[in-house]
Amino acid sequence: MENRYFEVKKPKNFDITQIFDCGQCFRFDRIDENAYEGVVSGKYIKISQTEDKLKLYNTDEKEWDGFWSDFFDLKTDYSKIIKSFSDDKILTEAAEFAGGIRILKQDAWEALCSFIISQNNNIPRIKGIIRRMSEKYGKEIYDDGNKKYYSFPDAKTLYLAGEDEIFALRTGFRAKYIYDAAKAVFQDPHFLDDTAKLDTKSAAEKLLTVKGVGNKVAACTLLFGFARYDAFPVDVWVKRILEKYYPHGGSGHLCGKYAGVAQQYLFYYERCKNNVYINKIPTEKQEKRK
DNA sequence: GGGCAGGTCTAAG
DNA sequence: CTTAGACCTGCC
Repeated sequence: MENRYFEVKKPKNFDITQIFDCGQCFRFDRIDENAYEGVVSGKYIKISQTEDKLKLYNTDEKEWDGFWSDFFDLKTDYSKIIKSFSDDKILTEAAEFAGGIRILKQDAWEALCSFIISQNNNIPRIKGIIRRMSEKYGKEIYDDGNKKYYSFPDAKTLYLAGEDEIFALRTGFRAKYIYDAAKAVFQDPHFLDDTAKLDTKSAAEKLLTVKGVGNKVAACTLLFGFARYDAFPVDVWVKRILEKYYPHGGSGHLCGKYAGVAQQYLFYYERCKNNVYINKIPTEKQEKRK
């Protein structure tokens, strides 16, 4: 049954490696050169990419159309966005390199929690924490025969588990932040819905009321959890990029309607230039250790 | 082995 | 309003 799949035509501006290697999502793992698997919103999928097709495992047409195509943001025309960047040379260069990236529409709560965990942290450890958290407090949603996959725990479960238990997942000083976020979302069932109704700036201010959420985490949550393309996360890399390529101030695109998309192109472009990759193939990793 | 990791809080000017 | 330090942990 694991080998059952169906195919769709590969969308334009779609590169599975770029999508999952640009740091927007912590729950997908590279299992082969052109294949990834992961869990989102309680659903497991395996996806492999060829020249012109996507092979989709453990899902069906209905779920692909109803859920995954939205998750992969297939309704957005990224070539149009890239065209709008054409007056910015650096950005155009970055988009040429990273134009296969799509902003994943992730679950808002999971995004909030994940980016709190991401602060002052490295990717392998972030992924480890989220995995342990899901294994302990999420629901088993898929078993491929030798591995089980778990959904991300909801806010209520983490709140009831308590700060000490969250700390026990080796979250470090972030435990109290995660607990505070869980508390905010659990105690106010409309916390995230209300956030979604606000304009991006007000939404950010609302998220900032959660302990452990600063500008960067708020922007990431909005960009990846609320599909706010105008949210512009500024981290150490983006700071470096701004200093290096925009010493006299950023172009209008960096605070425009698609600032977040621009940010992802620049971020991925610059990190690749510096040889920083996220999802290594397991065998590659082992070879490196020699 | 020790610096560093897609930050944020707190305390102090 | 701006800016140092501190902060858990474990990867590279």
